[in-house]
Amino acid sequence: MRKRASIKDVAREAGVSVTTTSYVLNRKSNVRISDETARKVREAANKLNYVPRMSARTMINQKSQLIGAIIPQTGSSHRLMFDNPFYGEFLSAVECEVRERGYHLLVSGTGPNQDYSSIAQMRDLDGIIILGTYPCEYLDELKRTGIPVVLVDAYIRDHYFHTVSIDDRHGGYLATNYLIEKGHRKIAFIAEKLRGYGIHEQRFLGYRDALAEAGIDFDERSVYAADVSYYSSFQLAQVFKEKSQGETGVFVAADIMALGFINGLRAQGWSIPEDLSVVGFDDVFLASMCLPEITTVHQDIAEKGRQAADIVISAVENGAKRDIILPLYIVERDSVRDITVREE
Amino acid sequence: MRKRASIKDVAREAGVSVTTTSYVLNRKSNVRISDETARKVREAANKLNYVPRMSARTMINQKSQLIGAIIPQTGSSHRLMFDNPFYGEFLSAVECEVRERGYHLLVSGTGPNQDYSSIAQMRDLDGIIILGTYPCEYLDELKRTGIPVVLVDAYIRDHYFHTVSIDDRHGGYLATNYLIEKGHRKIAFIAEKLRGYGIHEQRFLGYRDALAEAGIDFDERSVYAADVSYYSSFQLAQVFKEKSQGETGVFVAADIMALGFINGLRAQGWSIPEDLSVVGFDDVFLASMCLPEITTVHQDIAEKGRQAADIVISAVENGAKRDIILPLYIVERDSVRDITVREE
DNA sequence: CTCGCATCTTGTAACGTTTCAATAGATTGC
DNA sequence: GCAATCTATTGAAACGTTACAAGATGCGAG
Repeated sequence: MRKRASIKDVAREAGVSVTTTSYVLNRKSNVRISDETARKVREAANKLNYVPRMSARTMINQKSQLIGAIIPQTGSSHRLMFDNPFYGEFLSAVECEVRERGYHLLVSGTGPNQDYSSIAQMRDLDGIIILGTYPCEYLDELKRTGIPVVLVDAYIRDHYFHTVSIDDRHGGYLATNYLIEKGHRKIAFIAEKLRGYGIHEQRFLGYRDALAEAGIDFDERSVYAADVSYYSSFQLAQVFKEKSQGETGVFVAADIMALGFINGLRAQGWSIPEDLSVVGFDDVFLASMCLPEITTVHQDIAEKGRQAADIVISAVENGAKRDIILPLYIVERDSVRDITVREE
Repeated sequence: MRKRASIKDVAREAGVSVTTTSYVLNRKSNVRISDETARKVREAANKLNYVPRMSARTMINQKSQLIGAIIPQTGSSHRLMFDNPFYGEFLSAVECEVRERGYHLLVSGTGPNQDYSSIAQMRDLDGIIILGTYPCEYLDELKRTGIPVVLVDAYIRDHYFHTVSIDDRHGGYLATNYLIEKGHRKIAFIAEKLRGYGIHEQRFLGYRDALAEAGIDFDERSVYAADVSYYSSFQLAQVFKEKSQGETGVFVAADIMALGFINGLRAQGWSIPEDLSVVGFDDVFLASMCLPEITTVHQDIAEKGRQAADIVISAVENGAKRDIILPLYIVERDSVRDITVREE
């Protein structure tokens, strides 16, 4: 366990100054160093296993080569929401992109009074990716720091924040309209409790758009809420069975919920799609691994992650402002029954 | 976008020295500061939104309050293996524990020539959690740095590294023996390509133990390999169908593979468990969300993550060496058919 | 022989924090 | 009334790096 070499040690070993050592190791193009010296320095660095300390660098140029990712967490346990595979798929893409661009990724949930703005400052984060919707106070605080921020899936209008989103409202429309095209007229909606903002709210608006367009009256009693989790949706199935208004189809605003709901329904003795048609949202890998495979609104989750990372790093490096909206489309699988055939 | 306040600014604002400011803000117990001064300092810090810079701290006390987590990645794309839900569940627990203990988490895959030892040095990681088995050169390098390392699921004997594991061999025995108890005599084994080490190798040994104990001859042709991924195992189903030696049961060394395999089989027209009984391993949340629900060897993935985080942080703070082996048990679900009844 | 100009190299300050040892001032003991 | 002790505060050094401005050295031209 030898003491870790500093640039001073390398300089001494190579017999040159610290400055020269730094120049060689950083390949500064505006300074000329003789090949001989450069060789000596590199050999010394190699021999001593020299690895520069980021913390020292950070102090000087205020850059940490660190990107932060803030992920929502489930209510009670303060764990990241990895029970929703969406987050894993997203984060995986972010990490990969970030690493390929020469940065590292710091991942954090948002504890009770953990404000990510101070994480950003404390760690001198170069940029930060925030998934989901959060209290505005911290966002304002973040804005004041001047760090590039990418908001993913947040419906926040502000010229400062970069955004990566999808058209959730249109997605909601797509899902609902698909059911309508398959002959369904009584269609339920299941999502997280509506709070007047956020992606589920938007998907709900899309649901209503489709209903309105088809001349179907909206029935408040067909709207159900559960947590964005498998088990909560599983349990909702029982409630649904009791209170059901005779719906033949349901649009569930997240695949993980759709799956829980479907399995909950099956536990109640129902068959899908025979007894109820279900359309999900996200096209999480789960959606095509279960039975029946879930018909859902596809979004490219990995691309979302890649874009978020690309935008934040581009912003760090050249300050370009970007807002991206990724495409959405229905992928037809087996959880919807076509009931138009019955009428012929 | 005001300039960020440093401790100097706080000191000036409070009208005291930098040293005093530092003492107040760090609540040093061995130095006495008058209440009045302390109040002034805190007010100033508050007013200026002062957040200490970790990088400066790190330079002094060589502690970064940062824990690293190294996750394997799928072969070609250099993405983290989040298509296997195991990693998400694990990481979520790690992140939570780490955060609650006042640290942050840096997550990284292992790029082609990305050695995690230099990440550790560059970032002054206080500790590092490594999931899976890796080339030893980097581990040796890491050992030389003196940083606490927790190896999770790695079969490496070394007094330096802390470990968190399960008894994979016993797990393999449990799975196979369960099939034997249900009357199966011809039992296949599916895992990642065996490399002579690693968890799948151990699970394979357990498989052979159970076979041997029951007096069943081992048949090399009943061993199949696929990547640890859904799709690879899905595809394997076709090969299996062609080359099958009349097995009535199969032990698949990972749930994600088991699920892919089951669905692949179904795509080939087979029914599970009627045509083949399947036992998985891990008890990933997926295992109970699919159809049939998979009978599998349960391990507490979140506990694994929590323990890994706890051990590494304890090692940082008081240097205790620990090796933990978590328990394993079979959870019976619907992917195994009891064929003993037929004989009665 | 000296000036000017490349080419290569270096000393030093700075980044923001903690910590050691030292100081000043007040209080006590004799 | 002076030393000893305690309390509250501080100056300066150190951590490892980069970047600025300045210093050598060599060479060709006048």
